[in-house]
Amino acid sequence: MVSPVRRLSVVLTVEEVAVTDLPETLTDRTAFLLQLALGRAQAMGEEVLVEVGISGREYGLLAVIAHLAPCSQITAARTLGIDRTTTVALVGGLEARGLLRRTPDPANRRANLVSLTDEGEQVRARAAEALAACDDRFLDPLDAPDRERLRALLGRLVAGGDPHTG
Amino acid sequence: MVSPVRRLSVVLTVEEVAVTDLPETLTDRTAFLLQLALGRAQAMGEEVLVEVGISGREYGLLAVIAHLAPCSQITAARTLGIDRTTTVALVGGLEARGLLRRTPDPANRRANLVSLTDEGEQVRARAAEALAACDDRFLDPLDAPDRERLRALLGRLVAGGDPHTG
DNA sequence: TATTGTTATACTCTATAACTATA
DNA sequence: TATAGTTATAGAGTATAACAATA
Repeated sequence: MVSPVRRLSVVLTVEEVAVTDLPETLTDRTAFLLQLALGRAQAMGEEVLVEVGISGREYGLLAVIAHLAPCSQITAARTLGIDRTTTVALVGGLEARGLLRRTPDPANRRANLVSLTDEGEQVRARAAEALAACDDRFLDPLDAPDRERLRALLGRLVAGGDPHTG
Repeated sequence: MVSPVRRLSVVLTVEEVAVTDLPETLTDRTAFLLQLALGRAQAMGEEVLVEVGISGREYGLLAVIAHLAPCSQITAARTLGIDRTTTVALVGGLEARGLLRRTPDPANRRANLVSLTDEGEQVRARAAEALAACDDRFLDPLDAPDRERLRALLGRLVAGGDPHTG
């Protein structure tokens, strides 16, 4: 949140400048730029979600369940690309807070069908709204056409594959 | 590495299609697209770095040290935006493998100056080459002008701030 | 024999606190 | 009083193995 090093207008030591002194061997890497951008976007997202009372991962799960419900726990997990063992605690936490429910699947007695409660849907909608505003702030340096270009370029990079990238 | 779910040309159950069935409430989020793109880019990067014998994090450190050397451990850490406690093991591991050296700073007896050994520089150069080829493959869906557009757009998003984004 | 959900376990990465030696 | 390096520790996130119930 607070950078331990700030640029000063009067005194600049070698170490104080160093923060912005990244080598081209890093800034030329697309992955490095993506990492910097994602770090910020995620930090902004988690910050606004605090008021809503959920995490970014939990929003992802609520969004997927709202889209696919009723679906099995494992379908939601695979769609997000997260492990089914991780999903247990994630779904359990949301269920304990009354945001989703697990109901036995009559057609497959191994599976739980997960779906949002009314409160869960309200929380999801509030989070979506907050995150949209957050995206606007994050994309502030770009005008509308450039935002669309960025989205299109990223979309082409991730298209056609599966989300299971570890 | 291997997706647990594959699309079949003959039989498609609900669960098998679900993998690509992401809601717009997620795909509209820039952070989500960045996360998908970064996940792939990083997986590809770590894969090619296995042959070089270092991790992505270690490459970052080697690249920064090559750029700033000789610099203190903490300067390298801050430039990368990683904690100084994390840096201890990271630098220690690279030192143990003979890729960098720590020498006491005569001007500041608290500090270690870190710099690459000859072997460290060779490893860094080989990694940089492998990662450049990796970037080419990652950006394969885009032609040269589009790659430049993406780089420029990402650059504008991350410009002006510090890398300490958690 | 494979799948769903679950627990237990371990491993990495990260974050905090505290200590030392310097400044 | 603050900084550089270090250790210890605790917390997330993730991954593997194994189990029960079911298909």
